[in-house]
Amino acid sequence: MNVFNHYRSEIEDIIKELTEEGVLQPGLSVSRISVEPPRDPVHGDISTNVAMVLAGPASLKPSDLAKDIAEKLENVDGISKVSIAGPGFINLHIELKIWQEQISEILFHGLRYGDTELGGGQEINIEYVSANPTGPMHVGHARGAVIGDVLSSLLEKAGFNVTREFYVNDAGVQVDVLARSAYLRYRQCLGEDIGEIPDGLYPGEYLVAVGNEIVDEHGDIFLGSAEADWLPIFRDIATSRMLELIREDLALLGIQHQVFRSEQTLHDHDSITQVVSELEDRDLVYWGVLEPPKGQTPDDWEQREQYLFRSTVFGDDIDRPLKKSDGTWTYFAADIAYHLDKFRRGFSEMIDVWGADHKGYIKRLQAAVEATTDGNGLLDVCICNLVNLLENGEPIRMSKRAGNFVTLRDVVDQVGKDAVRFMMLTRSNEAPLDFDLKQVLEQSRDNPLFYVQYAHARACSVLRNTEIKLPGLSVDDSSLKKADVALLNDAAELDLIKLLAGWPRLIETAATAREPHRIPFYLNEVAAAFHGLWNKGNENLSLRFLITDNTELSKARLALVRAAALVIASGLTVMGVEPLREMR
RNA sequence: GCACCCGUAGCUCAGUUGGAUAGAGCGCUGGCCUCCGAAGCCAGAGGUCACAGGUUCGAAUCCUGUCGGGUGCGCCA
Repeated sequence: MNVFNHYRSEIEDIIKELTEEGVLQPGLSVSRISVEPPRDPVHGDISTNVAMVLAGPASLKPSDLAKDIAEKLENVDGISKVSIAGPGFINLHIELKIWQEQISEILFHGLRYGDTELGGGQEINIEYVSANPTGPMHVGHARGAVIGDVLSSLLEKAGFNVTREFYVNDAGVQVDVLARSAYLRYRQCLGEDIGEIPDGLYPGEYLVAVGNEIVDEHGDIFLGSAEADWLPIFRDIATSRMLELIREDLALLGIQHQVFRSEQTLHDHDSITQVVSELEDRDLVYWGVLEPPKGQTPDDWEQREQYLFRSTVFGDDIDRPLKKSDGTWTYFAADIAYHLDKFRRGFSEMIDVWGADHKGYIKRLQAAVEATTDGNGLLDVCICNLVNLLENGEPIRMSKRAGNFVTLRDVVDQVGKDAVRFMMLTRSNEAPLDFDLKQVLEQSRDNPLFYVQYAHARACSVLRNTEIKLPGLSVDDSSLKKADVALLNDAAELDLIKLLAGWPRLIETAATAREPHRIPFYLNEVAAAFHGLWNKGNENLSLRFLITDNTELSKARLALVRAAALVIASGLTVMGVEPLREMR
């Protein structure tokens, strides 16, 4: 049971009663009513603004309405005290019993504690990573990969039916460049001295294997033949090898997509032509001339007619071109077809995870989705800002040209997948993030991953120690579930319980806001509360978890310790990070 | 020039979609190990939420404007 949702529905019942009694008029919206923990705990356990929200439309004074509602709340099960404060807040104190029972609730559900029905099984497509298949992944890709993956898990926990998707950009000039780069390696493989890799081609060593493979398979038959003859073959082989490379890199991070969708297939199947003709039918495309951007006219600007989509109709700043000067489709045109394809596969809700450099692209694609789906498709874009890679506070300089950019594989090898995954979520996704390769390995308060893991490990440590200190007391979940949780009545214990009981609510708010970074922030709070409680036992022996001459009390406290470990583990699981049982 | 993001403690950042006296870490000052893991904890100092208006019972949050910073701006992906 989510305590806050429970009392929200009690409050909604009271609104109904008051409506029947004629105090409130029918049809008032309850959407702006909050039922949440107050910022300051002296105000109670739950605070609601219901009287202030409904008083206006009912032309009542908030304090009068609050009195009516408060009277009825006093009779509700589990509420020990109701008070009216400030401009009309209603503050509720909840009986200790209700909180204490949350411990049993957590032990009962285990890692699934926090699962909610918010999404109601709604299908949702989350597209993330979508790196060009032209080489291995570098650290810059890691943030979007982690955010997309954890957002997926978060929404799954919140009751959505998530499909994780990867859009393969295997069309366009960059894959031709890849093919030519592979061709060079092919010639090298056949004994030719290719010298320096020319500017504009991919210099990476990883293409040597592709050259080798083509030699093994086809011998020297492409030597000296025209580019048009070998290019498609090299392109196909190279892109599929690069895609394999990327999938291996993703696997290192524990990421697996269910669907890979190729851009090239959209071209091959005339999907783009089809979408554009649908837009034509709606009079949403035309031939026209765009003005150059003011204050920044590019040197090579050439005024000419273009084939444009009327994205301004849907709130974009200018209309957007669908064709390049050579007559082929733009990336945008393909993307329109791709998103309509997603919609027609049953996803009216889509989330794309992009890098910050694509921010300017949001409006046009949302416009396109709205246009092609007649407003039935909904595209949300989650923007990931840059990652500054540091070592001991010093920036690590990367340059693609020199080929010394840090690959994702390097970083995972150095610090491990869990450190990468956790650290990528320690800032809100729109904010730039410093990622220090040394700091994530530190065992100190500075390192949030350590701090959270340490709390989990300490909890496990207490449970292990029980065997020595209190032999015969079993600590498996089904035994702890029977503990007398009413014995947990120290203020610090109750604070921790209330925090743990907020996990389902956190899932709901984080899922609604689509902000996975709230999970590590929350886990940090849980860890702090747990470390604090632990240290109280150092100052006051009667507050230790294990009291050798009081089995019942020990058992109750162990239930709390186990519950804390479960909530931390539950959060780490959503993040794809493995909870540690010990730190040594 | 236009669009989007940002401006919160000395530093790095949260802030529950509009709630009550704005929070955390680092750093600084002082305290806590005969004791379940001190790799930790507790306490203190530190603020005109960039600025000015507006919306309302109520604004760090929403609107307008100003200042300052970042990113992007036809045909690349």
